[in-house]
Amino acid sequence: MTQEHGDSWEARARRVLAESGHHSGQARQALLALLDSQTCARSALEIEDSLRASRRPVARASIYRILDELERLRLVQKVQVGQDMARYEPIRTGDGHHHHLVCDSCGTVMPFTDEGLEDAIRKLSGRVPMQVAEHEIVLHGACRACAA
Amino acid sequence: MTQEHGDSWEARARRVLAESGHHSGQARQALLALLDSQTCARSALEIEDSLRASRRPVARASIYRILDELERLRLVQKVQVGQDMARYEPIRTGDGHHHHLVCDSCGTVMPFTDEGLEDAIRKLSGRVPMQVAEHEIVLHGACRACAA
DNA sequence: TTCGATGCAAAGAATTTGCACGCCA
DNA sequence: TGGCGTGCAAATTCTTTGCATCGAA
Repeated sequence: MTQEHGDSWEARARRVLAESGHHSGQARQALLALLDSQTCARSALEIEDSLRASRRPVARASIYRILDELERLRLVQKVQVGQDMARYEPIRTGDGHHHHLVCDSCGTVMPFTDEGLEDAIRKLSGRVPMQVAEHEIVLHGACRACAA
Repeated sequence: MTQEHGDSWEARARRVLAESGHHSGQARQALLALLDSQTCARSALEIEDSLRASRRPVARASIYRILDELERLRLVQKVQVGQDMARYEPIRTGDGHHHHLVCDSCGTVMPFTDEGLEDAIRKLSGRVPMQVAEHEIVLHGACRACAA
């Protein structure tokens, strides 16, 4: 998921972490690489499985701790899509901003983008009693396979 | 939270439940009354506290079971606002459709409405690969008190 | 009188915390 | 070498389930 212009998300994440005075551990490197390769939100447990299977096993507690720190540094966004567990995805600078469709029948999560929606959010952000930093939109329903 | 026209949400809920072949227990009556008096999403644990304090104590398991059944009947919507636990709110027929602002600093949850947003969602619902039933929008940021 | 509704307690699942050791700067 | 980074296991917190009893139709 390297971007056309500028650094990859992973490179930027490493830089931000270093500038924040963090050392560079192997668990976090593996996690950064995995996150950058994802196209949509993953749960901590899914991430644990992926890391155990393909790259380097990382302890569950470390995964939660690293994700938490990345969230604080605004490198990942925690999204509450689906009914149960939290999911995480990289915050990419250029493209890549999207929202989520959730099938309430089979649990599938799909990304989608919509400029009209972003416009509407920009416009209303000024008139709500809050300084808006992030937004999260989830459409629930039945995916094509389940609706058929 | 009685509506101008037609039944209150509570009355409608009782009717739907009866028509679904449910008996009418005291725990559920108390829960329906409490839900109808709320203006925004509450967590199961908050609901438990409110019921214990003011009306009739209801067992936590019953609260989860009742909320689950109400959700299946489309009488309440489960929303994943905030960082941790699920919240529930009545689905009202007329007005009352709103979304949520969440202060990431103090955890406050506030409702807001925006017609532009609803328009955008109606428009895009036709072109995504899903039959959209519900939508959920959460704006994160700093509330006025915390931003100051 | 029958079957759903409810309470209580135990079980489950996701996430967090405590602590000792390992590794990077 | 000092302190962050990590793993392991225990602890927390939210939610679900099992089972016996109560109550509404």
